[in-house]
Amino acid sequence: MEKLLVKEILSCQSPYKNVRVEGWVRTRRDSKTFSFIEINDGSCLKNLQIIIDVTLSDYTNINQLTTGSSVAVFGKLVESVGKGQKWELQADGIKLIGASDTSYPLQKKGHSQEFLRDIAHLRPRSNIFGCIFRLRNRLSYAVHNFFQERNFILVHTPIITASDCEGAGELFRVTTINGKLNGIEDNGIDYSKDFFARPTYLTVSGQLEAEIFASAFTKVYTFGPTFRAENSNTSRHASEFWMIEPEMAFCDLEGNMDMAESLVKYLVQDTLVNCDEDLQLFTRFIDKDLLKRLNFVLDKPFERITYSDAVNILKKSGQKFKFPVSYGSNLQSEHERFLTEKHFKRPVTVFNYPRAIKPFYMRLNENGKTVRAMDVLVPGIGEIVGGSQREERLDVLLDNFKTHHLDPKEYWWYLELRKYGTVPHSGFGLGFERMLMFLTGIPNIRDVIPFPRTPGSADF
RNA sequence: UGCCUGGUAGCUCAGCGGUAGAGCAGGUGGCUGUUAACCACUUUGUCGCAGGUUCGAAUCCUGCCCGGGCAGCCA
Repeated sequence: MEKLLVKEILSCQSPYKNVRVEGWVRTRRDSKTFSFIEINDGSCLKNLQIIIDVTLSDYTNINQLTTGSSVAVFGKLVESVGKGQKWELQADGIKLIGASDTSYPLQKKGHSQEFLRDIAHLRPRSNIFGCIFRLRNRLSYAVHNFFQERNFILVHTPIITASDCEGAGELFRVTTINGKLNGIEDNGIDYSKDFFARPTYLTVSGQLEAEIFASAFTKVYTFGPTFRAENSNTSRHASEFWMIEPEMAFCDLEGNMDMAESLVKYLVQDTLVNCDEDLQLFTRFIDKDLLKRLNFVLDKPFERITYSDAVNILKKSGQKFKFPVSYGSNLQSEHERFLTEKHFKRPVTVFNYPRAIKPFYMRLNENGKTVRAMDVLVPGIGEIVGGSQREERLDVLLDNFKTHHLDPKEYWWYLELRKYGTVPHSGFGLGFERMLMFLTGIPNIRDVIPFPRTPGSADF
């Protein structure tokens, strides 16, 4: 007797005599002389229909085989007499493994995403979350494929870090000091006595460490969790999220933008090819235009404009914005939306931002006013990629430390990369969950991450 | 963190000053190679919490808690 997943069974080419399958009951329909049971084991969206005849000795417990209970079935795989499915399993035996009473929250009807979010321990068993997390799995795989095919080296950058990257301040502190942190003041705390003998934090980016490895392996990437302690309450921010950060030596901003564009396109293409079943469900229940949009993204090159061109387009648009457009300030969400959703109607890469609104490590342009930063904006989500060419000139970098009030001693190793064999290099961060939102049409980041962490919420 | 909005049955929601409703789920019976099955009957509530106004509050007011949207921060 061969034990198979539902996915394997449904892709069988011919009838099968002795097959065993395990899963959770999705629905049962009783007839006079037999019952239909549909089971799902998460291997695919579709359920396997099981036929249980009244004459079967196991039929006596049929009432216990309720929605949500786990079962093991063995029998014959035969072509279905009924419409709607090719195969069905004619049970020779069915065993209840774990019962599920009537309080099981997942019904056969649709549930709101908000309700399912509250039962994150059960929502993977729903159709929609099954699709989301299977797609998430495939997307991780595709990310690695993309980079491995291009000879990038995967580097595991640290989760615990002593550098706060750009002095942003919104970091989670890592400490073993107890009790004294309740007050706002931490001036009295002697961090030399703490576990790492200095203040430490959860990483907000693996970029600086990735730069180290790019300075040895030429092309590297990271793919790991990232933590931001900002009190952000939006549908596209989480306190813990996953980020993909390639870093490339001997690469300028052009090459960086090319890489970001081809990565995004590769991931769209891979999803279209490998997650068709899931995408159909999202198109049906979440976003009617999803498939159309994904195909559209593949067909056309991303629009590429400088920050100052973007500002001019916005100014000339005649569009009324809540926040005025002015050169020198950050583009607001509404501005980004206008560019990508209304003006260009496709992903837009904006590059060469004013120096003052970008961090210390971005490479200064010859004009002395702008830096080689770039953001990829996509319809519906906004910023999905943020990156730059890095400042490789030691003197310019030191100058940046001054204007950003950073202590060069804290970054001595970062500066030494510029001292010993410095090289033009570039990289970017792609928000994994934001990519998932784009690919699924799911509007809330909390629904594309298995157990979301957001301000005030860290259940499960 | 600010602004907006919501919290009524297990789920989705109606009721918006006169004392609790519908659909679905659950239960019972029937019917059927069914498939978000169908038909009939049927159980279920501190109306988020606390206070106030009122003869009377799910309904109006205040505070708090929780959800959602938007903005900022960004990926």
